[in-house]
Amino acid sequence: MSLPHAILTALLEKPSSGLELTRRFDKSIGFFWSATHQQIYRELGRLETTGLIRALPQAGPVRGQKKEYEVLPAGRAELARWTAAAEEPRPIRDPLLLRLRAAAVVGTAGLDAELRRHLALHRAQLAHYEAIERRDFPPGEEAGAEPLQHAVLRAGIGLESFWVRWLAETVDTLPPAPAEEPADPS
Amino acid sequence: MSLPHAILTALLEKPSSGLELTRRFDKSIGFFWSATHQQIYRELGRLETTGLIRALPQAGPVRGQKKEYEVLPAGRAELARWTAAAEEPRPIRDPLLLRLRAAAVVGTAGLDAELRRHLALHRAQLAHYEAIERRDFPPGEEAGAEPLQHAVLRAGIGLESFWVRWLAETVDTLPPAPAEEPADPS
DNA sequence: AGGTACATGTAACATGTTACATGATTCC
DNA sequence: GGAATCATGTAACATGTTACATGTACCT
Repeated sequence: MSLPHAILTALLEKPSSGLELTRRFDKSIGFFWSATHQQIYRELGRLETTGLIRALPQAGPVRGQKKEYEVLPAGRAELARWTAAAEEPRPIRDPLLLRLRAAAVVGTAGLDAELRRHLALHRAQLAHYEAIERRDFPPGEEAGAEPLQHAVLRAGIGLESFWVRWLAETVDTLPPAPAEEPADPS
Repeated sequence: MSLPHAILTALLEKPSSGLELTRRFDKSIGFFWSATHQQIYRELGRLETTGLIRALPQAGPVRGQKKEYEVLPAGRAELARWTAAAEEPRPIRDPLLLRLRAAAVVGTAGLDAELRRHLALHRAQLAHYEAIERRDFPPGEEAGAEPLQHAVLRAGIGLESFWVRWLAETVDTLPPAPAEEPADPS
């Protein structure tokens, strides 16, 4: 149950329409909780039905017209409850690690290129986060503005740094031209 | 589409019944791709229907009896295809980071305890992985057995280390007795 | 005969993904 | 008036979660 809370947070930061939310989920918030516009519209409908948000009144036609939402007191209370609630950490869930394990059984053909591709992508994402940090949290004026936002950004930087380090290491470790297929039917 | 491939990998490592797979998904494989027994039985049915695995023949009653599966050549081929295929890295998706961001808006009450709780859990998981590493990959006899399995384990260790580091740092950074509620209705 | 562990499954629902449909506004 | 963009939405499906149902084997 994280999407509704992600939307509540975004709407508290700034009342928005569905499409505006979608755009914001393509950056900042979306860096650690992505969502498509269909998910967002569906969830906005639910949040409105349950009385956590409301659509700002608008004149004229509805279909095809921008519809802005704002958070109601009940929505803010629910978000505060969820923020403090106990919730288990997400276990790791990564297809790439699964594929490494599969490669140990069916052979590593093609794996090398894929690891290098991921390495490049993570390097780019890391550079992106570091640019944001330089822009929004320049060194020197610490302890100031937004320690929580900075902590979140540092998490992104730390995670991408980990992947870059691990992928570089693993690419090196990988047997260079390995057994094509340990299978031998018949 | 990772669960079927996780199951194919597990079955190639060792033909198993649904319940045995469920147990294995509670450790090793489950460390980076968890699944409940319902998911596993449903997926085993699909994999059998599509001809990627088959149930080993058994005499007598079926309901309530163990049913072992093995991977067919088509299943092995599909797994090899998937291992080498291009697939985008999963974006980060973490409710805890979301909650930090929410706390920036509705206040940090209760957050401190939750961060400390997560820190303890990640420390325990890290210790667990390190114990496995000491047992299965003792230093000295490197370059040997299973470089891919070791790489996967190192990923687990690296990720847990990151969380431990980040959580410890963030707990320290957190404003000690912060603004309870930045809200003020009416 | 009753309880427990083993073993497979069904049903209902929540969440996430993909493809498509429809109307409004703006610019040429 | 046609194309592009903004904006909201439906439908169908895939995946993941939760609760429950049913039968077997073994131990006491």
